Amino acid sequence: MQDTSSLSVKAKFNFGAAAGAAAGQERGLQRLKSTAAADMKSAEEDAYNYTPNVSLPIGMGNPCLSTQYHTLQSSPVIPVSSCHQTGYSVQNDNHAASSYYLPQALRPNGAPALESPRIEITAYSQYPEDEVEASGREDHIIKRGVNSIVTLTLPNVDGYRDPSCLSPASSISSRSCNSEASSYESGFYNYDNSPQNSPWQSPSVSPRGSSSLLSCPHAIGPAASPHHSPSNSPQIGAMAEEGWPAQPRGSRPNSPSCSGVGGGNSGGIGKRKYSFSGSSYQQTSCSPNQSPTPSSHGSPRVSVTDENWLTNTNQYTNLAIVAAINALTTDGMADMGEGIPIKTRKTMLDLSPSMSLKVEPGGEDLGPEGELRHDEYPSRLSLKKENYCGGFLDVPQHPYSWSKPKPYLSPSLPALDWQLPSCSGPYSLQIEVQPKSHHRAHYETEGSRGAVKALSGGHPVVQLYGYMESEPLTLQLFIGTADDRLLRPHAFYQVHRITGKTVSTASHEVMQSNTKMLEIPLLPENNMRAIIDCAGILKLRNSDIELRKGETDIGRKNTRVRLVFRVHINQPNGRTVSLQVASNPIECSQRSAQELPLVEKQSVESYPTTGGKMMLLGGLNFLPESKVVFVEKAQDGHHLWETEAKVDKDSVKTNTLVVEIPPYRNQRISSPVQVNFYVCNGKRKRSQYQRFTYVPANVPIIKTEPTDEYDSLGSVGLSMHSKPYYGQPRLTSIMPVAEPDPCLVGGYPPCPPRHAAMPPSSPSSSPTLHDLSPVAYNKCLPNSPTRATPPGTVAPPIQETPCCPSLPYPTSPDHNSSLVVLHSQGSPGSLGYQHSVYANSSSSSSPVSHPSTPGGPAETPFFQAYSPSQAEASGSSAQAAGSPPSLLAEDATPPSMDITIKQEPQELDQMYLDDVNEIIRNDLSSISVHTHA
DNA sequence: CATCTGGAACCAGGC
DNA sequence: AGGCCTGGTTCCAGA
Repeated sequence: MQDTSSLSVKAKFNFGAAAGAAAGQERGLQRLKSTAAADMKSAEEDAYNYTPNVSLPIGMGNPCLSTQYHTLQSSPVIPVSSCHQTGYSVQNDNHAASSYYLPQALRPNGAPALESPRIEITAYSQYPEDEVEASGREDHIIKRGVNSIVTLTLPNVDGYRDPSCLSPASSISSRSCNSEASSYESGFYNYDNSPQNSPWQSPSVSPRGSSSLLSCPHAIGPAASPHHSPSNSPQIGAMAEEGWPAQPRGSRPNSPSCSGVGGGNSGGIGKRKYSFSGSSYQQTSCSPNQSPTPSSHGSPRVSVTDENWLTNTNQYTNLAIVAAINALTTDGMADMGEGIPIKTRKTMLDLSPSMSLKVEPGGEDLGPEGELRHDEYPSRLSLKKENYCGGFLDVPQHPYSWSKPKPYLSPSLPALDWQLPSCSGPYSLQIEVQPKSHHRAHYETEGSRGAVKALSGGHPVVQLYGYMESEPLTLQLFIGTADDRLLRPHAFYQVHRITGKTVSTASHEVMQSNTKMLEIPLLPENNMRAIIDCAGILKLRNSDIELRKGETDIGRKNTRVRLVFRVHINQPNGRTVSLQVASNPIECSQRSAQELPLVEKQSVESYPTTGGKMMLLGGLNFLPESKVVFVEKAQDGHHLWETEAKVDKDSVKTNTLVVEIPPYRNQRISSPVQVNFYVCNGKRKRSQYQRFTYVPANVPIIKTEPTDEYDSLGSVGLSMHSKPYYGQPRLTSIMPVAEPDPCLVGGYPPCPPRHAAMPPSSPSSSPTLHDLSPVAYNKCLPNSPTRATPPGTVAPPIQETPCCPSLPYPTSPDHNSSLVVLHSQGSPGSLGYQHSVYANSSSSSSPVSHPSTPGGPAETPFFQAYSPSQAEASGSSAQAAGSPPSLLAEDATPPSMDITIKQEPQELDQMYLDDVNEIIRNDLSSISVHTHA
């Protein structure tokens, strides 16, 4: 059936013959995916099963680092972030894509991480010309400079999201989309003008997600892309196997997606009337793909599958390039002038119509980017490109050279899948008011469901602290994942620009790597504070996205997202500091929001192994029949212990639940043991994992304090620690500790010091996403008024999982890293994960690189720095941890406790982990599939 | 009248 | 093979 429908759809759209061909493939893909999905589910279902370890390939490398500082400078060079040099040059050969990787080398030590990393993009040429040309022509702009030519590919390739994302979706409700121009309504800036504004400014180009992934040499093989994590990984493998560029193209052809899209939809439901949206995605993908190089966008998410990969990369490249160009121009770098191929422009323009995109593949690709700013960019692009070339040529080719270079180019700003810190030096980007934990996303077939709101009824608020300049900056917002893997753009959701009477904040839509972003002005006159009342969330049909070439993630049950905010600050020295903060997870599924229990707060975070104390849980969807299960898992993910806690059924309310802390399996522990618990309303209705720490019964001391507090609190009513549900991070007050870390890590001036200065830390921070939150908080917090406690952090619980990391972060030094590290302690499983994470993040690209460490997480610097606190925390922390700022703010739950500390990292959500695992599995499956295909 | 929302029907897949 | 369960996607209708 689906097939049929799909076909029909295609016909409608005129995809063309290609589409037809693709269709078959798509089908296959779909099937596969579906299968995979199914598998995943099962996995998910077993909460237990999840294996944290799964370590995805993540190695991101230090994206963060690099990211943070970009050197804009005139030099054409674009720092690719972390990856140090290497990468790009190598690329040249086609591999452009491959390029991204840079090896681990990256940074690890490397020097100033930030700086060093830069990679220059040069060689776009790298891309195989073929690709370039092929796709290139119209879709992509390819620039080849002489040497390094930058090829801009149009985004077409990606298709999926992009196109659709762009306008279509947005347009629907918001409409704004198209008008990019609309861009700032306020007109604050023009990208061009203000360097800052545009992220792009910074020359640095980071390879987008992919890059990061790729970056690592190790990664190469399969791993290569680790980070992507999620998807990536699998893909990666595929990629490796196939051989990038070339194949991709070839394979790409399939691009089932194109057709697939439509088909997919069909599959879903007869109802769907539109296919277009979906189609758009597909389309893009399709055609683009074909072109070898398609767009780089692929983005991080990545999954790169063969084709996709390439495509993606290209997209990235393109975007990156564009960005870079912009940046350059802005920065004053040079002008690029022409850089962009006229064709491209045209196409883009043409494409602009959202719909159109869909129709024609080629066009579509462009679409996204095109949308971005046709107006301005074109000329610039071209110019820039040229410049780049020149500048970049130099780029050192590293030894790393991958055997297989990957085409990835990194464009200017850090890839969206890079993990960036929320604080750096004096700057701290914080989420003052967290979004509600639930926000029903709208489909393209529906009208807008409004902007994301805060618990308080208002809207999320983001503020940049420490910025004293008079120039306004641009705050970027995109929808990121909320699983335990590294933060990256969510493949199934796009930010949707909301306009109207009720919207007070100007915004502008921009596409970057298939990911739609809203750019919101951060004005000095507003204290660099922005009320996010212009951001809605658009749900893309799973079938559309999954068909994409490179997409490895599955949409089913992948309904949690985070708002990811980024700001790029140009500094006098020419560098650009990029900060990122992610909100607490937001459940976007109507069903999930209504059925899944959600634990937002817990009155007790830690307690002696004897148990027996009553713990109050605050959250949503609790039922009389709800069960609370405590679980302890080994690092490898297998269950060490599981027990059902006694629930006071008489006191169960939809938003509160009282449970008796069960005695731990081992009453003789000598050190705190972190476990997880979740609320279960039924078979597949479980909350995210929540952390809980058992402390030695004998050692009341530690706990005592906390305990007491808790107790009092708990009993009363609760002073619960809000945890983000997902496990969020707890914020522990660790601040102090944390802060330092960041600094340490980064090498840069982390926030810590400033913290004090800085305002409230934001909780959310999570710069990196993961975990950070807590740490982040601390770090930054100081200022934040709001949160005395942890700010709201948001934290991404999930992330926490990562615990271990220790790593060092190469990544961003700042909090993030630190945070991460801390967390690492947490759960075992997580550790592995974290590692990967770090690696990834840290090394920007080198995904793999660090992974090795994973195991030893704790120790990392982190620990060192933090450990003390941790210890403390352990006791108290548990408690403290809970409260995330965000909660506070919104919920008003008093963060009463300020506990500090705790590092408990783990928060993992197993759920997420599970999900992730599943996803991974799926990805793998899909990958394999793709590969085969 | 258009938008925002909440609720639920309709379907496809899995089990 | 049929029924039930899950969830995603599309529709409806009230505010």
